[in-house]
Amino acid sequence: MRLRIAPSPTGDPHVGTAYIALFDLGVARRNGGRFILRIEDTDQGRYVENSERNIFDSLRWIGLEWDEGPDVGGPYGPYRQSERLPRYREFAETLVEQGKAYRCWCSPERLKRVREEMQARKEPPKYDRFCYGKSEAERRALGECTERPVVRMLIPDEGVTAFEDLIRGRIEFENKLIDDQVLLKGDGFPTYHLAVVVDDHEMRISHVTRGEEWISSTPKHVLLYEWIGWELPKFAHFPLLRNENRSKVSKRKNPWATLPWFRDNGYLPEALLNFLALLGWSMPDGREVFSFEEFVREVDLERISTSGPIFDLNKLDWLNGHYIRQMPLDELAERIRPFLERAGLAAEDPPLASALPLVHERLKRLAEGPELLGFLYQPVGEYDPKLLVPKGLDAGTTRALLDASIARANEAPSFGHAELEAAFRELATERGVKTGQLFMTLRVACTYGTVSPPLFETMEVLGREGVVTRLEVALARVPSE
RNA sequence: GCCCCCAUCGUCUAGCGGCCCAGGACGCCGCCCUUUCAAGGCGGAGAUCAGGGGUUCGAAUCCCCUUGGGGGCACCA
Repeated sequence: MRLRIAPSPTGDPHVGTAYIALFDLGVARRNGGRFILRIEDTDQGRYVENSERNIFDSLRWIGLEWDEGPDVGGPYGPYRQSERLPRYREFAETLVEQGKAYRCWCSPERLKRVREEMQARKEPPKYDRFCYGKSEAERRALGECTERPVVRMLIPDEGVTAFEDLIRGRIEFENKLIDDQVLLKGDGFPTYHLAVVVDDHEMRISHVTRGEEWISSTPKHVLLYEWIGWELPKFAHFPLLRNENRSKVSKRKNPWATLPWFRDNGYLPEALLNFLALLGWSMPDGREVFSFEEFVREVDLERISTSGPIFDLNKLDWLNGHYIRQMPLDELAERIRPFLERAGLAAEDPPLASALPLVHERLKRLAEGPELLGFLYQPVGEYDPKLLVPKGLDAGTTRALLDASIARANEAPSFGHAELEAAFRELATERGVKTGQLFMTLRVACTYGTVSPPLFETMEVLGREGVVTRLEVALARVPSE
């Protein structure tokens, strides 16, 4: 089996590319096949600088490594369509000679006009074959021409073209509804339809996987295979990933439509892959958390469902948190360090090894690191002083508590969390306040907020000096009534 | 407008004729644990299986229609 993913370098890599590539790789691995990356750069107008690089980086980041591709080579290269131009021209030429295709000199203006006329007549908008059967000279005499002709398929007027889709079963189209598709553009580049057929065949692709949006052009491809006498590959049209409003995901509307977004926001590749595998597919035994290796053992294109799933970031967050909780701390330290550094947090004092246990099970995304750990690295922080005064107590009492707390912190023989907790519980009892009241004051003073990791573990990490400094700042800040 | 695809809890899904007055997961709501927040444990609400016709002893599962949603109709992929 040979499966391929064939993105276009027209911008940031799309999440849908990873979605289909995941199944490509999975199916290839399960069957001892190969996974190929091909770059479809036949649209010179939409080419975006660096996007090929970004595609490589994103796919590698998420862990979908290809066996053959532009940068790693392989027996059926080149793997970039712009480097395969002669093949497409030759193929198109052969079709013209055989009468399966013909040249067309119509200007864009004329094509547009014809389409609009047909629309107005409630007919399917198709090319009217004005150029068919005419020599260049004959055609030019009629006007409305362009310099460089294109090559169009001569679609049969009768019959139906059908194909078997692995995911959806048989799909058929009436030939008379199919437009005479352009195969070769005026600039000599092939259209997608020509290039995909030639390349899939020459690269020995056994399973053509792609989004549902391609279903309606598949009959054109089938015709091409038949005309040239090539064996038909198997087709699998995946459901389209949707926005909350059920339209297909677009980079314009959703930041998460783009792969780098997940990396930048602290999602783990393994979690994203696991999540993607759950869209339109499920383990036979219903497991929802599984590794890529487990996925490979069970993946099957025929188990993919047909309706387009809405991308639920909520569930991704849960899965991501789950993977983070599962991760050894030293590994988490390495993975989260870049996020902290980018936020200007040194992550040296206290060392991550002692800080991370505080937030390990509270972290859903690595990018939350700076927000959750920031207070540890800033001796003085911003917060509303009113938060220091617990419910039911007044400012004077709070000041006294803080003052006594500073003394306790200074006197504590050791700074272990158990001893600290004992000491402060004792203080609360002595002063006749609820532990929760004292602890909240200390929490705000030490962590700059009412939500934090466990207080005494946090104090232990902060160390005596860190705690005393914070308590002194707090004491000075308590509102004057 | 024409063609194609699709339709089970808010969301992702299980189900491929009887085990289903529909199971799991996320989310949500309680309770427990608890110094806050999480995590974890337990429990709960939540789907007349889009609607209507068939087929069948029996349908979420098969067929048809309707409705709804999506996609495609470029010298873009």
